Amino acid sequence: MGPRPVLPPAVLVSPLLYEPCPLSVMPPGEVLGGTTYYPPLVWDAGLLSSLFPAGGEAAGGPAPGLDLAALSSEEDEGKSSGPPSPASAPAAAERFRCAQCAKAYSTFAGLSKHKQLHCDAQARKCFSCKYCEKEYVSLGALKMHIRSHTLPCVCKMCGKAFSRPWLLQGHIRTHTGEKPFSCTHCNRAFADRSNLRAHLQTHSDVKKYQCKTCSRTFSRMSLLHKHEETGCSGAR
DNA sequence: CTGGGGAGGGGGCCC
DNA sequence: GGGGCCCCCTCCCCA
Repeated sequence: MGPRPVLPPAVLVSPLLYEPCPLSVMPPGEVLGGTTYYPPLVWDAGLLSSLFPAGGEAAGGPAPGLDLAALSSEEDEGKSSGPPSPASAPAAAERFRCAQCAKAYSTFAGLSKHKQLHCDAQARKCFSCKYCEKEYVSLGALKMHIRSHTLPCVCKMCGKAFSRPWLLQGHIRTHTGEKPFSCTHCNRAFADRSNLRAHLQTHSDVKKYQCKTCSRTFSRMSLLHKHEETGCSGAR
């Protein structure tokens, strides 16, 4: 990004001076084409093999060579504190086994719910962006991300484009000079809530970000990082 | 060099 | 599912 344009601080403009965000901000054809999101593109052999490295057991069978005893003790959720006895673990209860963590269920529904809640986080990350390498667990998240490429919200004053309406709203304030967020300590006002929050740190004796070496605190993570990068002397 | 303000981006949550 | 909002973070610039 180039240098930001320097604008007069208190120019009052109508809210109608910027382009309202179109309801449908997704480019219909090219970007959201059927080949963009649909599983056939995403669920390729590479992904499947990465998700189910042992291969072939996705339908429920135990992975060959998998140490089930070692794995099952890990994600027990406290339901079996002791070693399983043959009587308490009938073969029927292990008919459906999670390919990710090897936890066994007596019904397919039980396995499905488990996978949905715990073990398919990676598997559900299956919506790929056409413009970059990012992947998302839901179409909604992907659509939101694609906005950062298409930038559908355009400022009518300067033509700058933003991914989301509220980002544009914040930008409009740089034209209007509106600063709705006030500091209760010094009455200084800010256009952005995050910047007010950062400012509030300056009123605090103990800042939020602390150096582990010298225990000095900083109002911002970036300041702490700078402090650490330039070499903490270890003394306050 | 440090601290702070301004501006903007991305993910997640809630309605 | 989509939009609004919040939170966290980063980068740039300046005193």
